[in-house]
Amino acid sequence: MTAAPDARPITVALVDDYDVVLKGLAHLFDEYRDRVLVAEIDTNRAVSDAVDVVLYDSFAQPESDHHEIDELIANPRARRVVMYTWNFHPELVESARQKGVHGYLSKTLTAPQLVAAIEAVHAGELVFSDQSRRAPSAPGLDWPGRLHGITDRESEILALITQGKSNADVAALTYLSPNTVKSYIRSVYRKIGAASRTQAVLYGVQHGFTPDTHRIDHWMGGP
Amino acid sequence: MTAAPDARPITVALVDDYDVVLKGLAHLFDEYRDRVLVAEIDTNRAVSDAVDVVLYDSFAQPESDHHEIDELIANPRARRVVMYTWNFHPELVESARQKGVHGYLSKTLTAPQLVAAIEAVHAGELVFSDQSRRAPSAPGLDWPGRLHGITDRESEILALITQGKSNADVAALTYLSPNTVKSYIRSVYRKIGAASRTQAVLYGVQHGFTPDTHRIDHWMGGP
DNA sequence: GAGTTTTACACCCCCAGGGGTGTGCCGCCA
DNA sequence: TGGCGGCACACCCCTGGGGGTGTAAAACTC
Repeated sequence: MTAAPDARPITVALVDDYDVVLKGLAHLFDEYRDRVLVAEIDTNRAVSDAVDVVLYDSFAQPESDHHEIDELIANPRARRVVMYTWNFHPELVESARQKGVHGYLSKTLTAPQLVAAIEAVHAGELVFSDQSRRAPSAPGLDWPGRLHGITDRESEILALITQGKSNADVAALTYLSPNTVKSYIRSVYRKIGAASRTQAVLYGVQHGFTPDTHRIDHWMGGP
Repeated sequence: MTAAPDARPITVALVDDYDVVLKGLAHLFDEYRDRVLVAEIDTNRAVSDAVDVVLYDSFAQPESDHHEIDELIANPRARRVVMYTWNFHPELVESARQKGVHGYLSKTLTAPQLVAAIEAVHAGELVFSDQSRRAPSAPGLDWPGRLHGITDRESEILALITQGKSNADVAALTYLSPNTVKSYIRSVYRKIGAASRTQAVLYGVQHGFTPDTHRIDHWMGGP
């Protein structure tokens, strides 16, 4: 299990709405290009290449039922679909399982662990990370505002607010309590110097917290 | 007084933060290029050409004391400074007078009236429009959202909100009652389909309600 | 003339949001 | 070990903002 079942690296497409998130994730595979190759990066675009595995990052997804998973499962170019997320709420895990995902992986996995999990999925296994409580994201991952000292969780909250979501919406989407959302809002406001939601949203618009819409083919000379 | 005192057209610079506002204003002079020539259009930029008259449009200015007037008066390249506005609140008129403006003109003036007023200012007169109550803007003027059915007043309110101002701030800046501001907010939300302030701000960001920052020289072949 | 729209404003009601306080757990570091 | 930061959450208090109702005057349209 330490090498791919065949000699060709596994091709993956990375899917999410935030450029910086996907680029950080893509870089996780830099040292594993003999085993896993990033063929495509899609922000808000359908997967266009035929790939072995689609890795779908759930950062700041605006729909809680993840209808985008349905689309990825139905896409003939996506051989295997894997969810990549912090969120292990039982409803979500079960829903994804029933939609037919081949893997449900934690963003806390280190790069080698992630590569191994992708290989297992590619080999036909169903791989569900065990995750009982929130832990730090794997080193190397990225998210909007990270360089400004904004944590990954705060970043997701601010991204959802910048999409126009109310606190109640954000709570429902993240499976957090409304009180928790308020706490995150307070802490991120302090970090960006916002005195109101509008100011926070304007900051978000100007600093990469709005969804992107483009595709990157041939990431670092990939196929 | 129907022709300029000398044979050279009066050169004017137009100053405001909103591109579409200034372009609409510039077009007012299209048929009067023998008398008034637009030499420069500045959004958030200092006047760089030597001009006869600077026409300073007050649309959605974020500071009520108009410190920008001080800068224009002090600018040696601006021979005469004229305020162009809907707002005839006595405090504002008096403040501008004391700062040394050479004219305080209403946006309700028709193009010929405006040209005549500019000529009078150029000739050395102090020209203050008489304006007791709000009337419709002159035909030909423009503002963000006009094509979407948003009135000039609604447009200014939404522009200020999109700058991150609270209702109280907006009321102070526009010399309106907070109740009036709320009424405008309600009506503009209906027109743009916004259910919250954040949604309205996101609309504003995407539809030209944020301040611009550039200069246009040689408007339509001008000097 | 009647109806509509726009400007300007009042008042009632209420909740979404944000200020504050605090708890508990975990991981990390000096 | 103590302190700090992050995640997750509770509760209190209050106001900014937005839903609603209405008035008045002027301009515009059919």
